Amino acid sequence: MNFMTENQPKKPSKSDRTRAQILEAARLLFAEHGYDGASIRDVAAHASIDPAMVIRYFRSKDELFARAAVVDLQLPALRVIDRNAIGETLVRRFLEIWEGPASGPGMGILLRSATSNEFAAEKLRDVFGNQVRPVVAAVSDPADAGRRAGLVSSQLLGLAMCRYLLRLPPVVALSHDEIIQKVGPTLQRYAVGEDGS
Amino acid sequence: MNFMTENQPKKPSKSDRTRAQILEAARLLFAEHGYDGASIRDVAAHASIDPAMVIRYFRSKDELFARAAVVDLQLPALRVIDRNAIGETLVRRFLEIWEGPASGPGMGILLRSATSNEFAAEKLRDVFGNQVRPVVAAVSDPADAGRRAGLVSSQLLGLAMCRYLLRLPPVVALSHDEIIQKVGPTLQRYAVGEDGS
DNA sequence: TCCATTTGTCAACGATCGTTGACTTTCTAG
DNA sequence: CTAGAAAGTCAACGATCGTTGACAAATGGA
Repeated sequence: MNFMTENQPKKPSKSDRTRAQILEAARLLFAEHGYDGASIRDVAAHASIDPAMVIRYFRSKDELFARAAVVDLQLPALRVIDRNAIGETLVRRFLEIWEGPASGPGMGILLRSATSNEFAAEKLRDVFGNQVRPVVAAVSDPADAGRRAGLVSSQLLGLAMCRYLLRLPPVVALSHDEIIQKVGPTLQRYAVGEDGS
Repeated sequence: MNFMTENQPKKPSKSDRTRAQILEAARLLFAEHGYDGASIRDVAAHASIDPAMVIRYFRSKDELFARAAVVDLQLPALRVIDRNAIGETLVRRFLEIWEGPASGPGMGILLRSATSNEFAAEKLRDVFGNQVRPVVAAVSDPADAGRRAGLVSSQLLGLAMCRYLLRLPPVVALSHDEIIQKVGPTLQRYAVGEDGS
C-alpha cells in the first residue's frame, strides 16, 4: 500500500490526469443524460480511454457517480447578508451556480438523476439539509427554518427544472433581471416573511 | 381487420380487462421507478401475465409509456374563476391532482421520467403549453401569458418535485392549509401581479 | 541497464433488457 | 360439435450493460 498518494500536493503523477479526465467526462455525461443514461462505455469514450480503466480508477459506477456528484453551493458566505435582501441574494447565487463562468455541472448531476436514483435523491436532500437550511436558519427563526427552507428549495428547484432540464421555452427566455425581479420577492417571503399570512 | 373494436361501448371483451391491467400496472411502475427503472418484465409480473403479452397489446415499451403518460389536468373548469383568487384556486387544484381521491399517477409518470427521457420531457412541455398556459392567459394579458405560466409552472413543478418525488421531509410535512397559505400568494403574483415589480 | 510498479489494452463473463416467433390452450361463432 | 380465431405460454434472439482477469506496454528508480 502507498501511504502517500492521498491529499499529498506533490504528486501530479501521470495517472492523476487520466483520473481527472474520467471524472470530468463523467460529470458532463451524468449531468446531461442522468445515471442510467450515461454508460461507463460512454464515459470512457468521452475520456478517450478504455472502459476497464474507469473501473480501475473508480471501483464501480456507483462510486464514480458518488465522486462526480459532489456539490458545494458556497452559501455560507451569505450568512452575513442583510435579511431584507436575502431573497434577491439567493436568486443571484442561484443564477451564478447554474450559469456563472465558474459553474460546474454539479447541481445538474444530482437533479437529473434524483427522480429515479435513490442515492442522488438522498444526496440532494443532504444538500438541502446541510447547505440551504443553515442559510435560511441564519436569517429567520431557526425553529421553522426547515419549513421555510423547504419552500425556498421548492421554488429554486422548480426553476432549475423548468429552465435547465425541462427547458420550458418561456422559462428559458427569462432574463436574469426578470428572474431576480419575479422570483426574488417569492424567496424573500418564504425565508423571512411574516408567519401569519 | 375488425372495424368495430374502437371506441364502441359494447365490447367488454375478455382481452380488454387484461389490457387495462397491464396499463394500470405500467402507470404504477412508471410513476414509481421512471421509464428506465420499470422494465416490461416488471410490468408483466405486476399484472400477473407474460412479458410477451405486454408487447402484443402495446406494440413496444415506448408505445406503452405513451399510453400510460396521458395527463388531463382538468383545468378548463377554472376559466370562469375570479382572477383575485386564481393563485389559491391553482394550489387547491394542484393538491387535488396529486393527493385527491380520484387522483391518478399521471403527473408522476411524466415528472419522474422527464429529466432523462426526451419523450416525457416533450409531453410535459405539452401539458404546460396546452393546459396550464391557457388558464393563465384567461386571467391576464395573453401577451405575456407564457412568461407568467412559466413562473407558475416552476413553482408548482418544484413543489411536486420536493413533496412527491424527492420527498424532502419539511415539504412533505406541510399541511394543505400551509401550502395554500404560502404558495397561493406566489402563484397569484406570478399569474396576475403587476408587471413592474 | 534491469527490474518492478504503474498504466493501458483486449476479450470475454454473466446479467438484464426489449422483442420475436413458434407453439398450446381457451373461447366462440356457425 | 367443430373449425377458426383469440388469448396465453415458452424459449430464445441480439443488444447493451457493469465488471473482471489475463496480458502487453510504458515508466521510473536502483
